[in-house]
Amino acid sequence: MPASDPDLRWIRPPQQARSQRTLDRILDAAEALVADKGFEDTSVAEVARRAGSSVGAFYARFRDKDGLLYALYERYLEQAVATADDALDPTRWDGAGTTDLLSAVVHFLVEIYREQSGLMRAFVLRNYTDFEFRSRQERLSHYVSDKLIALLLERQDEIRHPQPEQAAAFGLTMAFATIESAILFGETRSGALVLSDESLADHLIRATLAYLGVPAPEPAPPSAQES
Amino acid sequence: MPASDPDLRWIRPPQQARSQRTLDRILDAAEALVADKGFEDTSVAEVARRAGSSVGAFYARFRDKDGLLYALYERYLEQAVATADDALDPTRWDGAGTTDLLSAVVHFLVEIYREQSGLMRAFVLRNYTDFEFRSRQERLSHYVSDKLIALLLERQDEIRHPQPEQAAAFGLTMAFATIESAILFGETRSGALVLSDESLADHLIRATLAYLGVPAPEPAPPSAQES
DNA sequence: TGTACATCAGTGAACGCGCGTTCACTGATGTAC
DNA sequence: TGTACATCAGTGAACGCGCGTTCACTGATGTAC
Repeated sequence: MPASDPDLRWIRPPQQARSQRTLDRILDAAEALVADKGFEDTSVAEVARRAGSSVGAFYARFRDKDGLLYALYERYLEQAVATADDALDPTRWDGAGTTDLLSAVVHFLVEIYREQSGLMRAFVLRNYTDFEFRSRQERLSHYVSDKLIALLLERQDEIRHPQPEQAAAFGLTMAFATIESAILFGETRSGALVLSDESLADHLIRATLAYLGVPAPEPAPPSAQES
Repeated sequence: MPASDPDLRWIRPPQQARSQRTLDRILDAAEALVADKGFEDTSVAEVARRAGSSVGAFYARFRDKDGLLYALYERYLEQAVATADDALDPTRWDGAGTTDLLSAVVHFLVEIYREQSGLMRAFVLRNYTDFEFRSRQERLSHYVSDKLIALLLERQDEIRHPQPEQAAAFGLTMAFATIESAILFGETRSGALVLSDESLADHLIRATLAYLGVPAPEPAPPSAQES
């Protein structure tokens, strides 16, 4: 999934700088509204109004209302891929142990999910019914997961689980699912536990490390050496 | 959450056996349609037609379309609570070890979620926006989780995790979240892993046992004694 | 530099469709005497 | 046992609202000569 087609396929390309600005305003307005109220509850007229534009201008750029969601998703995917490329670059983690790596990743994911929860929820909702959406979503998931698994497997010597690759894959599945459920769907399944984002992250890190069979961490020395 | 108010509060109570039957047919038809297509995409006219009834008869029983979803949820909750009471009765698990217990519970949950995925998805979707729904959902979650945690804590001696209660609670959170994400939202986050229900359950059981710190299971002797 | 023309961009009222909801009416059931 | 009346149950066409989409029109931008 390298930088992918740079054109936003769901948009009729603007010919003038003026209309490009209008398009940007529409996308920004739509993103805010969708994040706040979901896609269904956001009307085209509302988007146009918030963008300081008009319904007609909207339809000059988008085939229909769905085109808007697709376009938002394209923007989101590009950001997500760029972020993953940057954050999960192996050289960035040279010398970091599994615990450090996982801790950073989980904290980062929790933060991202929290910040983007509205948009992400809207996207996830489309996944049931919309195969186009789902396949893109899965491509992103695989892209991110593969990078993460690779990083974990570079640290195989710390992982006692007999099948490190499967364990890494399933551990990530659980971690993503738990974050998604806790933050996007706001469910506090755990008995009387009400989890802050902080303690969610902490529990999740410990659980994943335990599952992978990473030796219990004594606080790591400030400048850890590679083993 | 003991058997709770037996009356379905979202329904105008029928006065005759005839209308009770109509009501049942409407609920059954609605359940099938909602499970198949979701609540939004199911029209009142469609429900009435499938029930061999009419739109007017529908509105004689329900205040509005939402009343239908609430009524379906009531029915679902009653079943769920009864099932939990039955399946998680401590005497039923006398002599069973943590591994047996967890294995049975996870397999059962995966099965239930798979069977009821359509309905559950419809309910989960309401949770974002509808506080009435959410609080009931959380009551059910707590009810089930508390029973499960109690069962696990009866087997504390098998649990090496330093804080068994917190571990049990969070382990269940992860397990529910993973099942929900995998089955209701059909997401296959784990690298190239495509999980069957069977292997989902297996991985989940192993992960949860590892997290709890339950000693690796050699196949349990057929008639295990309580320790 | 100016004028004519083509194309792009934008406006917002009007249209139309789907679907939830109502309502006037018919038939069924139950009760009083 | 029969009749009158009240209430319950059911019917489906008609209504109305929200909202996505269209369209006739105005204004802005770019280009040719």
